[in-house]
Amino acid sequence: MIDWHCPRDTWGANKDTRPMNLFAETRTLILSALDTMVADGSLPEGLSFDAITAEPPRDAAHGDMATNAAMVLAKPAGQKPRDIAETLATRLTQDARVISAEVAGPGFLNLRLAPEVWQQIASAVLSDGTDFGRAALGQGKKVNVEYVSANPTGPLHVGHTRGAVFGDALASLLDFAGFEVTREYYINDGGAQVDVLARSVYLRYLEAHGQEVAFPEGTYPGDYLIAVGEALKAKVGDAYLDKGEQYWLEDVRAFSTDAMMDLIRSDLSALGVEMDVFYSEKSLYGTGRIEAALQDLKDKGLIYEGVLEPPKGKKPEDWEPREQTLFKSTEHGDDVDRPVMKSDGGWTYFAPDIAYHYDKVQRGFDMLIDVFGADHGGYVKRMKAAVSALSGGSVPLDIKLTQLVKLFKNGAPFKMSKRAGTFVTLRDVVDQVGPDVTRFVMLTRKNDAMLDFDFDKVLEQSRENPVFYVQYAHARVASVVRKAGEAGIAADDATLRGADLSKLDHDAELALLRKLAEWPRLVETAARSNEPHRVAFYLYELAGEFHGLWNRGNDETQLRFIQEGDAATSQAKIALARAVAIVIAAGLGILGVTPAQQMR
RNA sequence: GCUUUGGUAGCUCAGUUGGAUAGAGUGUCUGGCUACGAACCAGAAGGUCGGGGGUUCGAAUCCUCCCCAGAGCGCCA
Repeated sequence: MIDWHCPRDTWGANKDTRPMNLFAETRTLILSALDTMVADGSLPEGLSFDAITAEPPRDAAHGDMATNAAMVLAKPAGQKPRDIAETLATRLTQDARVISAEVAGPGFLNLRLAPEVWQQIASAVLSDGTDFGRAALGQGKKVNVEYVSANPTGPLHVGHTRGAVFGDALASLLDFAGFEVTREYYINDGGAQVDVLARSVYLRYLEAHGQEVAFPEGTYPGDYLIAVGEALKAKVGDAYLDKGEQYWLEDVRAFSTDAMMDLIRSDLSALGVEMDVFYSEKSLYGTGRIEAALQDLKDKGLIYEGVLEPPKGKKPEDWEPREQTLFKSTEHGDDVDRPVMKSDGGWTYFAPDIAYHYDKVQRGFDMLIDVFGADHGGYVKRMKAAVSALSGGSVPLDIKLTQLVKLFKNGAPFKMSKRAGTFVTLRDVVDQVGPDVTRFVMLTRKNDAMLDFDFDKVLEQSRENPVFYVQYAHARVASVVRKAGEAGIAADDATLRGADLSKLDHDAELALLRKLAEWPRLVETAARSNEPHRVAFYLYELAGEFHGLWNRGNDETQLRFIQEGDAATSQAKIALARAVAIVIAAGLGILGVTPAQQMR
């Protein structure tokens, strides 16, 4: 577990900067009030304040902020929760920014904050721009996010797409939260599958020379290799014709994997994903790096020769007890020990993976994240065990699994099949719906829940489609700014920064400001749990608040953003609208989606 | 059999890491455009949070045992 300290600065000590995270600051205010209560004896010493929270109450009618302090402290302090709450309430109301503090329910303390506190949010957003909400949570710690890592044997398909979008958004989120992020792709170019690739390309090469070829079981018959076969012909001519594998396999393998990685890179690029590092599995072989990683484990007494028990209940028919070199992963939380060497003396696939993660640890990352498809779920425990052992428990590894994507067309499920030609690639999806829609939709579900992707619904323009709904809100703000210009009201951000925000005193406007104030807090909770989908849901809610306020302008003209003949009021209201657009742009930026200036 | 991820409104899903009367969209019902997009908004109805037990001031959330579904389970990566 990582120790996530929040710097304990106080409201007073934070005067130089505008309030960034109101919830954190309110909590700090509460804690310092509690400190004074300890100092004057109304609370005993030595209490832990860790469990005390300051959160928006679920029901807005309860107030702006709620704290559970009194209930958390009641038992250890040996006092009644409501008594503690009453005392705390009188302390807190001494601060000018706290208008009222009411005790409710079993001991909740509901605070109401002065309108200025909320109005400042808009001003902070306008000053900081899309950096508003950037958090110090990461404290510059180095984190490595590994994702996609598809075998270099073909184009990326929909399953990879979800992993790519998720990993990329997660990386951006962590960056926004103050981590130093490395985006990394592990190329599985060391195993038998790249030999299969090479043989398949060789067949296409023969075909390019006019030969009739058949693709036997265990080769890749996909059309995408035709061009690679031709490129090989262009490169080597007829040099490999009528030659045995020993003459060409190595070269063709390297040539083919390079070609596949070019393909994959361009697929990723179409989605807007740019990796920092492509790490080759092959580079681990013959360089002593696998041996070094395993030696490290051996030095820790975690490598031994042994025989595994067959899995209970589902015994493979050809099961034979075998002595293998095993990693004692059970000492680090796994269920059974795992083989690192095959009985024929070759490495299992696990061995280079250990070496790869050993390398990540040695590169000095403070934290590792792997994004796997759900079909690799069985791999989680052993990988965590390996990193735990290799780093002596000092480097946490979080593994996020992305569940399957179920495809729909016209509301009907749509099966992928290579043979039937309905194999859906990343490129197919991006070409049909665009990278922005693809990315947003892929993030409208938790990573560990299955995702329905309907080619028709994602392009629909309605509230049912969150992509559209959020973009629409952003476009509406752009529209307001345009219209303001036409009405002769200056509405550039620099002017808006000087607007008199005290004019934003309507409940509906304050409600929107409150929603904006949640953004920094949301960034932190999303980053803490490595869950970028929270950003997508927040943006949807923020857009909903905005559309609501907009429509109230139909009946209540004083809520319209542009007030004819009143530049000062208009500017205050447009400042609010711009703040919404900025936060939407920042959120979409994390998701890798371009904000729309107008709807088509 | 074991591991792992899910099970929340008719349907599709959130749920701020243990907080107050569990929320959205969609569907059903009702209402709203003489403003920059009604491509929108407001309201109503709809729940044994898969089931039982436990932990405590307090549980959809934590522990435990069951039920159902997906993914995986030594020499493929």
